[in-house]
Amino acid sequence: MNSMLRQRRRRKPQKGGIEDTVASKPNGVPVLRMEDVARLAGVSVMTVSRALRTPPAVAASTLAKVRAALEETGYLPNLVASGLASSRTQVVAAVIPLISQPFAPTLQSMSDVLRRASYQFVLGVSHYDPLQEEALVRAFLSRRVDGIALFAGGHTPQTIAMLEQAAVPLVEMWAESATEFIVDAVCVPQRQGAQDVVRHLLARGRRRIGFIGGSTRHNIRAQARISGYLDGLAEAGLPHDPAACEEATHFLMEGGAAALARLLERRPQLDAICVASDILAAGVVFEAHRRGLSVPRDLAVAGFDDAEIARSMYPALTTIDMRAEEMGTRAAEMLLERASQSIRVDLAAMPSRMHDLGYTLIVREST
Amino acid sequence: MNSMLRQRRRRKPQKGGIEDTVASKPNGVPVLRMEDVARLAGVSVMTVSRALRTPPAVAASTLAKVRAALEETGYLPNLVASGLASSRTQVVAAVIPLISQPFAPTLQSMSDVLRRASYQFVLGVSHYDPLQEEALVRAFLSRRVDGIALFAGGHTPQTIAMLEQAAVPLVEMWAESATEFIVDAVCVPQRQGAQDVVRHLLARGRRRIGFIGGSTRHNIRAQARISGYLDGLAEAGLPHDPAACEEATHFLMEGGAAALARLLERRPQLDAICVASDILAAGVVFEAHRRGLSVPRDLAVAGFDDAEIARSMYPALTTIDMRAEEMGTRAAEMLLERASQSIRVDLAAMPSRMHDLGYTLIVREST
DNA sequence: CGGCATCAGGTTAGCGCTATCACCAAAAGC
DNA sequence: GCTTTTGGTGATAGCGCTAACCTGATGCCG
Repeated sequence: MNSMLRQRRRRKPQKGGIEDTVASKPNGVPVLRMEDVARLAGVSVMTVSRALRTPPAVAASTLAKVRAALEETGYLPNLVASGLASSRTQVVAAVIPLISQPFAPTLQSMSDVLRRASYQFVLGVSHYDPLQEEALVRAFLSRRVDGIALFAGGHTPQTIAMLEQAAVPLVEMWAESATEFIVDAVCVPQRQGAQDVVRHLLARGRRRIGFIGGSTRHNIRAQARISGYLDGLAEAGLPHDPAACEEATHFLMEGGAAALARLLERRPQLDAICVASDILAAGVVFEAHRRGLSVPRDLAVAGFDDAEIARSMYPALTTIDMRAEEMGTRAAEMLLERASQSIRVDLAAMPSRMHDLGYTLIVREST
Repeated sequence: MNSMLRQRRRRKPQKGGIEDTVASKPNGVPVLRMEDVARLAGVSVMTVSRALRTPPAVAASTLAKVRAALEETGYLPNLVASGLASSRTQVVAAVIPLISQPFAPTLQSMSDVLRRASYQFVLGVSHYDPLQEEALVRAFLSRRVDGIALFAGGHTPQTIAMLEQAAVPLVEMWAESATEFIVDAVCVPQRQGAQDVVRHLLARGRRRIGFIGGSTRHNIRAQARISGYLDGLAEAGLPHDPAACEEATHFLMEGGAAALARLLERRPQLDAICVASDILAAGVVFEAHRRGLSVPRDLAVAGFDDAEIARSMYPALTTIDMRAEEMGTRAAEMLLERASQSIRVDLAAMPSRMHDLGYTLIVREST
């Protein structure tokens, strides 16, 4: 019964061609169309389309017929065509700087929320490079995604211009302050969080507290965290020693380890390190052990993000829980809200929103 | 000069409607079309389309005019429409079981190769759940991706049926043996690798060697690795003690830690553990430290994958380098080869290929 | 029993591109 | 000098689906 479905015309010859109705593969493989399902179910194409909607918009008896035909043919709707016709692709994209730990729970919860709303979630990785981010944003806009979540800081002017012109629902994650072009933002008071870490270290009797962060040039998050560290020192009346701060070259454990090595060369007397990410902090702890320093006895180490490794490693890391999951949930909800409205309502009509999630200091063994 | 571009008709009224040619937003935001660029450049739409190809297929003088108009308008081609018209989306999808370490380098190299061929690379995460994998494959096929890379084992019959019917270029990563429906596969002799790990531990004088792996039910890779472990024991004439083997409930460090705890409860005398992944192995090492065991003095630990944490942690992990990067490169190349041919050549015409990459045992501090 | 909602489903006309062919010069061959 | 090749460009017809409209059948009221 499959062969009768394959009846399909090729592109109609422009002038005086012979009508060929032979069932064959013009090129590549014949893929079923809605028309094939409709013929089998004895209804029109439009009815199949309506039956495929959520919720189905046809009578129960019709729905049953269509479902049967769907099953029998194994039809997969062509969402490319659907996207063109409806100008909604049902895809939301995220641009992340790196495939790794701290983003996983956020992405997971975003994906869950979006799937429930029958949106698909796709990822692009920018490697903290604003030009790669620009290329990704361009690609996603060209594919007419219904929303974009930006995880990294550091957008090029071109990126911003494209996003403005496209007026796509947009949410910036880990925003420190709302940039004007950003439509929505989910943020956490990172600066304050870093300050709390310093307070905690001070309360534990540490006075020679160093800092290891990412590059402040491209990374807004890194800037906020070092500012919080400085706030904490200032509050206690301690002087800021630039030589007690170090930038990791990349956001991997090795980067943290290397940064600690450089730092200790200059300031061997440090008794605590405030680190801008758990991954880096893990590297710092490993490097400390490698040098025969005990953590936390000789050196207290605190991280940031509450990534999986923070709970799992030994000693477990003191860190700041940034509400990673909740952040993903909220971001997805904000995107969906805009995506569902953007058909009729001008985006500018809904003002920018900034959603602050708070944070929690989690004290563990490393301090 | 922008206002003159906005001239755009809405869906033509079916009967007796007033022709409105007012520049306005019918719904949502007006997005530029190729026609707008063409008008500005004083050429036809088709010429713009040709100028946008790589390489451009128009005369140099025309190309310059089109480029100027492109620049002036900030036009972003609609790849949804392009995909429908050409039946090629220029997208390759990967289904990964988990956002984490061991896959990152492979994904990175795949993405690089694909980008160079001007394909986009998108990710879906299945969480080791065959049903989620099925849903992802269905979604990707519905979006008519030009190729799929499958990272996890455990495909449902429906998944296989869909992939067969769609006849999309496909590559299975970390395949242990070619399943018949798989078009191409990139594999590493994991079983042999695991056996080599056991040989190494035996050479170090260990005799009471335990094993910690993932669930063998859904994960083909896990099965191969435990088989290699058993081969190694058998080769040395050592008995297989089922109580010295444990399955981690999930592929995170916590899973490894918990598995070691269970294992030591039954067999406290173990002097070495062969672990099926570096992430799990890191958890095992942390748990050993937590229990006051020194690694490697009291307990030698070997991992698998050569993930970043294996080099960075202290003690650094002995592991098997699975050629993660090369695997991604080869997989992408195989996909591209099929994708470029699938237009005219029947997929069945090009036989299944299996590309074996080998492996290397990397001995570090943990053994 | 006519009139007017209401609803299910069909009909039509695109969505914004690209494949394909038609066409027209200019270059090349006999 | 005329046909053949080119190489560049334009006109046209879809790709497979959905929005918007339209029809026809039903129900319900006065």
